[in-house]
Amino acid sequence: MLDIKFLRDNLEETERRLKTRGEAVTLGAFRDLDLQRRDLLQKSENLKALRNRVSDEISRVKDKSQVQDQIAEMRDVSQQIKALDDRLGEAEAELSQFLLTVPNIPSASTPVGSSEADNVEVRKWGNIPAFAFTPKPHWELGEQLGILDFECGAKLTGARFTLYRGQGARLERALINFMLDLHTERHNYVEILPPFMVNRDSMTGTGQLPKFEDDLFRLDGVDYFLIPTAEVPVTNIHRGEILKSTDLPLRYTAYTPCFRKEAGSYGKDTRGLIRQHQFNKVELVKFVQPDESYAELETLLADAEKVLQLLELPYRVVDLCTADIGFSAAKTYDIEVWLPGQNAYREISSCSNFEDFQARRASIRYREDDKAKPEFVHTLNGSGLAVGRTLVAILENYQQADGTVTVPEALRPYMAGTETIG
RNA sequence: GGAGAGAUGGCCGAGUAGGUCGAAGGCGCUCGCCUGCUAAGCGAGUAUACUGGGAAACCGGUAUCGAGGGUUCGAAUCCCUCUCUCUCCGCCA
Repeated sequence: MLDIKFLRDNLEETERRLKTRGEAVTLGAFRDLDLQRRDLLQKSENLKALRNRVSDEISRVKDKSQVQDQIAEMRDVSQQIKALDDRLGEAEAELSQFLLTVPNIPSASTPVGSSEADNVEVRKWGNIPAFAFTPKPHWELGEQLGILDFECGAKLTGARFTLYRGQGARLERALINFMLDLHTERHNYVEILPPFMVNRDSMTGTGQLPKFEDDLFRLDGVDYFLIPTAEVPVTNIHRGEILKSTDLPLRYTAYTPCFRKEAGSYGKDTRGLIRQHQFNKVELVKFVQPDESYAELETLLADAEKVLQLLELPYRVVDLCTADIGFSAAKTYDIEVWLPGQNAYREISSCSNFEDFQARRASIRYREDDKAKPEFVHTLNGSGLAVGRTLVAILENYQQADGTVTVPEALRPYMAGTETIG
């Protein structure tokens, strides 16, 4: 959510910067609505001040028969207040609904662009493996090895669900533990295991609602949603709180499954593990002071990259352009891992600085010192990493001519020493 | 699922025959004094949001005692609904 006062004073500039996202944003109605709201508010508050004053006078008079006129008058005033407050409530609801649907302003450092083609490659790491044979896609490898069963997933649930079996299940679990250990033991994140369903307030706090309800799985009967990412519960840990500056930065890591409807992606990545309705992810979340958030974004990115480096998987880092960053983000780096089966880099992590956008929605503040006014923190998060896609990358990059897969050395302690799958 | 109890400021905790309660008291914290030694004492201050005025410091208004609604001139205090917490029973991993 944008600062309403900032919007008021910088309407044209904001409109211009939001347009670089590629969607038409018109803030004209905002000004009228804002003026109307403040006008109603003033009228209502003036009447309330009057009522408070007169009611106070009434309370001092013992013989109420002497103040019947005032009581009658205030009865009328109360009616007027009620009418004004009804209109005010409508205006406020409309205004907040509007504000909740306006995306974040891209950071000045976010490259301006009109499509993902304008994303900027920041760096590449690792060597793309050369195969003496035609590398197979992971779904073939997984099925042949008997560790991924897509048909069974479809039988149990439906399309875009997969059953892991044997060493496949073990590999997924090994990756989760490997990532969590790395981030907690070496990168100083606090491990969190949050609820996998959250309420509407939490979804609104991080920006999934109200705009993207169609992307979420919602429970029948209660107003709970399956989380699309651990970002939601973990960021909302401090919703409505005022933190101490000495508590910052706060760094959390959490493993959770993620549930996404993937509406509008029909026909895309229909085979394999790339796009699932349920997938595992280890997430990194930070709460930091505003002037540190961009430095923290770089270290967050580095922490995520470290996973791929230790697994010796080639990747590149991409600085997303204004047209490609998410609704709540001011700046986003994607990490894309090399997939020999697709002969392409594919997203495996997305690391974003939301600045105060989520903090304002979720009211997450901090105090510089005991006397200072509360200020909004900056929130960041990134995948560290998407586990299913990491498994895909391992299968495809570490596949051998005979269809077996070598286990990356860093992972072997988590696989009871297993060196080869198959 | 059944029965009961409760939700007050950073924390603890008063306040229910409606008014002088943004809310006693204590703790914590901040500043000052004193003392002088890693403590105690004394004094003052110590919520948030919105809003009007002001360059600002700041001053004024409104709201907030779990949430929402109602009664009333006036509600932390009365009524209704919801949420959450705790205790007991049942059930269950």
